[in-house]
Amino acid sequence: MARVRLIDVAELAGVSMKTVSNVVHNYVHVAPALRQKVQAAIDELGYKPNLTARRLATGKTGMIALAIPEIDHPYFSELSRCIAEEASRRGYRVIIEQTLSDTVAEHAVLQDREAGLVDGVIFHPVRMQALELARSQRDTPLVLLGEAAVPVTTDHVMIDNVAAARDGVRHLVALGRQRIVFLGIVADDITVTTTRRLLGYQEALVEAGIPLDPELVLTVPDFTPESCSAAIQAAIASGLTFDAVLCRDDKFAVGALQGLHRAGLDVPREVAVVGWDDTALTSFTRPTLTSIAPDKARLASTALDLLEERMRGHQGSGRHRLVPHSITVRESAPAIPG
Amino acid sequence: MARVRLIDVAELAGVSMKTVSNVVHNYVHVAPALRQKVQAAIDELGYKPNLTARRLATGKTGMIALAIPEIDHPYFSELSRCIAEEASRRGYRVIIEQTLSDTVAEHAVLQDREAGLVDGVIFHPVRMQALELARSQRDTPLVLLGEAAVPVTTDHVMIDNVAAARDGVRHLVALGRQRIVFLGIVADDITVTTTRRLLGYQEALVEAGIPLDPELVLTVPDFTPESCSAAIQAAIASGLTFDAVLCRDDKFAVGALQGLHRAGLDVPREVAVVGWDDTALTSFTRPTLTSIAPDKARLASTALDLLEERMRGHQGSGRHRLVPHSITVRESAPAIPG
DNA sequence: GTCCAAATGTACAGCGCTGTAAAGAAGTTT
DNA sequence: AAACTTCTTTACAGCGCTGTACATTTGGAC
Repeated sequence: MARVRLIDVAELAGVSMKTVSNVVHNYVHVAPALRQKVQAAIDELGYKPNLTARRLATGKTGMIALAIPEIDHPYFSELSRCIAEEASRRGYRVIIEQTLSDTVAEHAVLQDREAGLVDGVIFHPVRMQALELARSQRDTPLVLLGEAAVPVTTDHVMIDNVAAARDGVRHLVALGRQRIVFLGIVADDITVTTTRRLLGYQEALVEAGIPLDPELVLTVPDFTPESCSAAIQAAIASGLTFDAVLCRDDKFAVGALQGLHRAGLDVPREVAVVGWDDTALTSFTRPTLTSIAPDKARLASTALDLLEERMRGHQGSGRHRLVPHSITVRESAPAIPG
Repeated sequence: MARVRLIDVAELAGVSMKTVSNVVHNYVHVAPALRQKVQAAIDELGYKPNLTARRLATGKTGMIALAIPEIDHPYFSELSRCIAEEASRRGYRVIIEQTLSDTVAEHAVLQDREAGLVDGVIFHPVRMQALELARSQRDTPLVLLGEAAVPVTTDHVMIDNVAAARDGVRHLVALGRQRIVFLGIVADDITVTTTRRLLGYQEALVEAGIPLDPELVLTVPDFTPESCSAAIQAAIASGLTFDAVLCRDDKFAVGALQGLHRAGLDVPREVAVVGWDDTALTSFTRPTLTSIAPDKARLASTALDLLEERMRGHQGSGRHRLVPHSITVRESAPAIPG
C-alpha cells in the first residue's frame, strides 16, 4: 500500500498541489465548492500529510526534546507529564531522552540530537557544567531546568532551593523541633541541588538561633531509600538524637520513614519528617508525607514560555525564572505541633 | 548562524556531496587521503547532518513511538524506561505519547501520528477495541501491549494475566489463607486487564477447593490508593472477614496496606497482601510488598524484536508472545507462613 | 462598460540528503 | 598493449511538502 501523496489528491481533484495544501491548512481563500471537492478527494484516498517532508520544507519540526536524568524517578515522571501536557496543549510533540546522569549522554543531548530533529530542547542537566553548556550553544533554542548548571547565556527555570529548604526548616522549627537532621549528602556525588538545599537548611537554623551540628548532616552511599533507611538506623544506633528530618527528596524521606519505624521511633510524635518534590509517593507512605512542593505545572509552563519565545526568534541573553514553591502539609510533619 | 550543509563541506573539501555523505556514513570505498581531507572539512565547519532531510530521502526515521496511558504511573514509567533503554541500544529514538486512557487520543496515536513520523509504534491501548485497531491498520508497523485489545491481525506482547493471578492466589493459599479479597474492580471502568486477573483469581480458588464468595470481590470508585484504602476499611467495618488481599496493581496494594493499618489489622500476620507489577513502590511500603512481577525487560525486548522484524518487512499475520512473570516475595506475603 | 483591488488558483523552485547510474582511475589478466 | 575487473568518485534526480511569485477570476466602485 503505497502512501498517498499530495499530488495524488491533486490529480484526483483536478487542482494544483498547492490548493490541496491550502485546504489541508485551512487557508481562508479557497472557494467553498473547490474546498469540498478537494476534501472529498482527501477522504477518498485517506490522505495524511507526511510530516517529515513538511518539516524539511518549513524548517519547523513541531517537536521539542525533554532530556531528564531518569524517566522512572517519581519527580521526573511527574514533571514529564506536566511538560508533555503543556506542550501538547501548545501543539508540540515531546521526545523524552533519558540521560541516566551520564556525561556522555548529556553531551549527546545537545550535540547529535539537535540535528534538526526538534525545534527546542528542555534539559535538566546533572553532570554538565555551566561553561560546557554555554560553549555548546547551537541555534536550537534551549531551556535549562534544575540548578546543576546555570550559564548566564542560557534561559533557565528553577525553584529557589535555598528558600525552600529554609521554609522546610522553619516549618519544623515552628513545630518545636530543634535537632533537625539533613538527609542527606550522597557520598562521591554531591550535586548542586543538594548543596543548595543544605545551604538553606543551615540558614534557617542560624536564623532560628539553633546551633549547627555537623553530626546532623547525614551521608548516604547512593540515592536509594534502602540506604537512607540504613543511614538513619545507623545514626540512631550510634547515639545521635534528633526530632526531625529534612530530606533531600521524597525517596529519601521514604527511606527515613522506614528507618525510623524500624528503630521504633514514632513519626511525627518523636521525629517529624519533611520530604521534597511532593510526588505521588507522599500519599503512599505511612504516615503520609509532608513535602516541599515545587509548582511543577508552573515550571512546565514557564519553561515552555521561554522556549517558545526563543523559537520565535527572541535573542537576548539568558533569562532566569524562579518558580514558586510551597509546603504541602501531611501527617509526617503536621501543622499543629504533634 | 546558518546551518552547515553537506554541500558546504563538499565545497570546502573540493569534492562532491556524495563523497562527503560517504565519509559521514563510513562507506568502505573512500580513499584514505580523501577521507581525511573531508573529515577535516567536517570538523572545521562543525557539520551535523540534518536528520529530517535524511529521513525524507531514505524514508526511515529511526524513531519509534511509545503510546501509554500515563507516563507517571509507576508501572508505565518503569516500562518506558525499559523500552527506551532497549530501543536506544538498538539505535532507535523513542517518542512517548500519553493517551490518558482517552479514546480520541488513542485514535490519534494510530492515525495522525504515524504520518511518516516514526518507523514503528508500540502501543498499550486501554479503550480501543480489537476491531477498531485492526481496521486502522496502516503501513507503519505496530506492536500492541497489554490485553485490552488483541486483534489477530496485529503483533502483541503480554504476560499471561490469568496464570499470574492464579500464581498469586496459590502463593496466598500456600500461606494458609482461605478468605482472599480481590481488590478491585473499578466501578464504570472494568478493563480487560482487571477481568483477566479476576478470572485467574477465581480459577485458583476453585482449584484449591475454596468456595467463591462474591463479597470478597471489592469495587472501588477509581484508581487511587485512597479509594482502595477506603474500600478496605468499609469492607472491614461492614463485617467482612478475610485473611489476604490480591491487588490489581501496586497502587491498589498501597491503598490496601493503608486501609488495613487504619483498621488496625496487621500485615502479614492477620492479612497478607499481594500487589501487581513489582514497581519500585513495593520497597517503599511498610511492610514491603510482595508483588506479581511481569518481566519488564523481556517485555521491552520482545516488543522491539517483533517491531524490528516488521520494520524489516515481515508480513504475515499477528504474532502473539507471552512474556514470563514471577512473584517477588517480600514482607506483605512472605514465603514462610506468617 | 472600464478599471482596480481583492479573492482565488497555479507553477515551480527549493528544503538537505541519499540512491542510482555511470564515468573515471587503477590494477590484473591475457 | 588491449581487455577486463575492481575501486573511487561524481552528477543528478528525487523524497513530499511549502513559500514565492505570478496568473486568473470576481465583484464592486466609478
